[in-house]
Amino acid sequence: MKGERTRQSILDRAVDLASVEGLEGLTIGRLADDLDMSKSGLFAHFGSKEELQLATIDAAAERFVSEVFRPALSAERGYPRLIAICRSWLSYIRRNVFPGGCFFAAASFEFDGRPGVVRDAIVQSMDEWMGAIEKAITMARDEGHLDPGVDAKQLAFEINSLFFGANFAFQLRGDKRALDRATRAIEERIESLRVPPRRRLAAAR
Amino acid sequence: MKGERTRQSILDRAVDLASVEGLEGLTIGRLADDLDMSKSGLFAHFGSKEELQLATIDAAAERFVSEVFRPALSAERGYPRLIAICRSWLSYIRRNVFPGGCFFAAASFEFDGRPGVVRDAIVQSMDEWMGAIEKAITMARDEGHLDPGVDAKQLAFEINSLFFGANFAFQLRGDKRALDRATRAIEERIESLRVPPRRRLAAAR
DNA sequence: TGACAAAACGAACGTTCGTGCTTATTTTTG
DNA sequence: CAAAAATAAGCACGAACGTTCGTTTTGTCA
Repeated sequence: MKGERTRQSILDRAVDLASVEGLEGLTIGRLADDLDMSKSGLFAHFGSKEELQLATIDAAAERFVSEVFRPALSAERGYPRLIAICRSWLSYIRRNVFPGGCFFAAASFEFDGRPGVVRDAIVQSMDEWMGAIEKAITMARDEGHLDPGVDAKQLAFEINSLFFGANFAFQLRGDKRALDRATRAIEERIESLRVPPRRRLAAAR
Repeated sequence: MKGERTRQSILDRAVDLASVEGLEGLTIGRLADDLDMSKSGLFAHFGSKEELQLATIDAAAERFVSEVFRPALSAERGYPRLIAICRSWLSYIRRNVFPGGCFFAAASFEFDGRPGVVRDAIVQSMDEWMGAIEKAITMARDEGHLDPGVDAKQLAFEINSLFFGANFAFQLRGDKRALDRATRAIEERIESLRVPPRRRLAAAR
């Protein structure tokens, strides 16, 4: 019981640290110092640095889901939810949910060149996220909110790219307007594929 | 004389290594081993790890300019050059000019959370590159090839975002189609802002 | 060719890395 | 409240880190 609480507080800190220093720059000694505990005591919770990294990715994913994805799910399916997801993501950067910017963008660029289970875990997280965007797009299409010919993978790619671009400019350059630029680009792009609501009530199906 | 040649070969290797392992993961011992030389001999060329990192960034910038930017400058100014820059960038990813993908994307995401001269050097490189894209856009606008109301900063932001998105999908996921997706998104976007050539000869001014 | 400078080397510095093993201290439970 | 189990600490390890040193090899040019 106690162990679980400690483990969680370790991971909370590990996520913050890794978002700044990277998953490889995340160091057991540094983490232990930050938490006023011994290296060995902390180490025992994970058994290896790799396990710590994997657990850190999981913890980051949980934070991401509860801060970004789940809130957007309360918007009604279709176009509103798609827009809600995009706005939620940009607000996640503005709110500095991770002190070093988007954890998964950083992790993706850090591990995109080296094989191993850590990279695999990052790939899986990103796949799930991209899949969620795609699903929101196809739902919007199936609801009749978007052009039926819309290419979901393509649009998801474009939206995700603009997320990364926003994170880059905001985090590296401190450019707050980048978030507005991304918002504008995304919403104009989605608008260009939109089928406007016919009447107030008569939606498709 | 000899020293300069050695230094260059060190930096060539350092750039490749850093594009995979990151600028912080770039290690003097590893680099020396790779080049069959001693740590101390290599170290003497730079005096500190930070200087090595800065020199590595410079070397990467040189490679980038000669592989990506300079070739595109042979296209005539305006719309053709803008398109040439975009195609050149995507080809740079396809050709694996850096073995770990775009050096500057990786460096940007690695250092976007920590202050210091290394980060400053990365910011400057990215500023120059983004400035070059913007300049190509304003030239295309001034030549009458693009809508006179085009927002150059906005469009440069969007193009750069799609570059990053392409690098991400290609490098982390091995998705070759991502380059096609980026090409399509960029060219359709630019096309949407294009003023078609009136006649074969009668360009603006 | 001989003298001097430049370049590379090998060994060692103190630190920090990840990782074991053993002991002490909590926390949970009968 | 004592016994059992879980958790944290202490200590030590080998390896790698960036860095410094004195020495040796290599290159350049009068």
